[in-house]
Amino acid sequence: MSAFSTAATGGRKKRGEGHTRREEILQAAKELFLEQGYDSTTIRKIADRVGVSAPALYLYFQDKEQMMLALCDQTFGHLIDSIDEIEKSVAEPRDRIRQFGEAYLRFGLKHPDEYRLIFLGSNVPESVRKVGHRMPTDDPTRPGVNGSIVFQRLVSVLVEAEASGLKLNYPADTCAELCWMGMHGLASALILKPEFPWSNRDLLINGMLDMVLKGIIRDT
Amino acid sequence: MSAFSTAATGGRKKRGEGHTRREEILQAAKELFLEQGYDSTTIRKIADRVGVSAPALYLYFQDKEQMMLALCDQTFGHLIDSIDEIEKSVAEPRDRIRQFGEAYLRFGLKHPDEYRLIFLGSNVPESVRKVGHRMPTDDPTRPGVNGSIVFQRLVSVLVEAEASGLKLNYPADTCAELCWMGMHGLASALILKPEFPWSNRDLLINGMLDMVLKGIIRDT
DNA sequence: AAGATAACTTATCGACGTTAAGTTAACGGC
DNA sequence: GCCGTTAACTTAACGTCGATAAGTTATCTT
Repeated sequence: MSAFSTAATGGRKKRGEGHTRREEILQAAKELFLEQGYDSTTIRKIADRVGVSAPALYLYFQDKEQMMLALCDQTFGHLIDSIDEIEKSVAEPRDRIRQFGEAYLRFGLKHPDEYRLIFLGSNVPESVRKVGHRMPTDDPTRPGVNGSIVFQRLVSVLVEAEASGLKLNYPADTCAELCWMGMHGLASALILKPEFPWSNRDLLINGMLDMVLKGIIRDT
Repeated sequence: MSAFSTAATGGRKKRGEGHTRREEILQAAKELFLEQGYDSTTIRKIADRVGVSAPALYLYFQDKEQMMLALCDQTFGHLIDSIDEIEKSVAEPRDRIRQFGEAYLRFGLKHPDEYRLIFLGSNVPESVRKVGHRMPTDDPTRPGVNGSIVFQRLVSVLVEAEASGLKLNYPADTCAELCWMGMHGLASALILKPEFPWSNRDLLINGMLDMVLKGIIRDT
C-alpha cells in the first residue's frame, strides 16, 4: 500500500493516454517539491507517489530539472493572469504601478514555496533559478520563460504610464528594474524569514511601495 | 602529480600542525566553491586539491556544510571590516547611511560568488543560506553569525543618525529593513545576471541609493 | 491471430556524502 | 635508541542519488 496522492491513479495507462501520466508526475513532483524542497525530492519519491518505477519518469521528462521548469511556467501563468486583470481594471498610471507591485507581492506571499523555489533558489539548478529573470532574447519556445514575461509587462506598464503624461525619474526600463528590485527584496525577505521579528509587516509593505513610487516617479 | 593549488603542501603534517591542514582545506574549498559552485564541489575534489584522501577532511570538519559556514564567516568578516572603517571616517548621518549601502553593494560586487553562495543560495543547504539574515537571537558562538552582525550594524547606524537629529519616515528598524531589502535587490540582480542588458549600471546603483534614502529619510 | 509499439520494469552504472576500521609516523619518556 | 601513545592519515565500504540500457507487458491495428 503506497502513499496516497491526488496524482496516483493505479495501473498502467492505455495507449495514447501517456499525457495523463505526465500530468500525474507533475502533480506529485509539485507536492513533493513544496513539501520537501528540490534536493530532498528524489526521482524515486516522485515515482513512488505516482505509483510507477523511477525510470518511467524519463519517458515524459528529459530529467528532474525539466519537471521543475514545467512547474515554474505553470505557476507564473497564474501571476500573468492577475497582471492581465489589473491592466483591464485599473487605468490611473500611479495606481497601476502600485497595484502591479502589490500583485507581485501578493503572488509571492500566496505561493511562498513556489516563490522560494523559483527566486530564492532552494537548491534548484542554476537554469531553474534563472526562470524568474531570464533574458528577453531567450528562445521563447523552451520551458521556463513565463517568468521573464512578467518583467516585460512591468516595462510596458511604465512605458504606457509615461506616454499618458507621468514623469519618471529615469528611463522606463531603469524604473522597471528599480521597481522589481525593491519588490523582490521585500518579497524574498518576508518569505524567507517569516519568523524574523519584522518591525511591522504592513508598514514594510506600504513603506516599500511608497519608496519605490517616490523613487521612480518625479515629484510634482 | 596532483592539481596545483595555493592549498597543497605535500606530505603528512607533523604532530600539532593539523590546524594548518584545516586552513589548506578551507582554501581549497573556497577556490572550488567559487569556481564550480556548491553542488559541483565534491568532498573528493577538495581532498584531491589539498592532496589528501576524502575522509581526511572529516578530521577537521563535521561535514561539507560546516566548511561552507566557516567560509561565510570569513568572508563576512571583511564586510564588517569595511563597515568599521566607514563608521570611523564618516560622521554626517546621511553620508553614513549612503556609504553603508554602498559598502554593502561594493562587497557584493567585489565578491559576487560569495554573495551568490550566501544570499542567493546556489544550491547550498538551508542553514548556509540563512547566514545572511540569521535571527539576532541565534547562538553567537556557532559558525555563520557574521552575516547577522552586518544587519545589526545598519540598525545601529540608523539609531545613531536619529539620535543626532535626522528625521526618519519610520522606526529605525523598519528603515533598516527597507534599506537592506533595496540594496539586496540591487546586488542580487547585478550579480545574478551580469549579462542582462541592464539599462545603465551606474544609474541603477545611484537610483537605488537615492530611492532608499528618499524612502526612509523625511523630506526637509 | 500477428505484428507493431506505447508503456512500462528490472538491472545496473558511476558518483555522491559519509562512516568504520585499519595503518603510518611523529613525539615524550625512559 | 627503543617504546608506547596517539595525531594524522588511508583503504574499503555503505546506502542513496540521477540516469541509462535492455528487456517485458499490454494494448492497439490489421
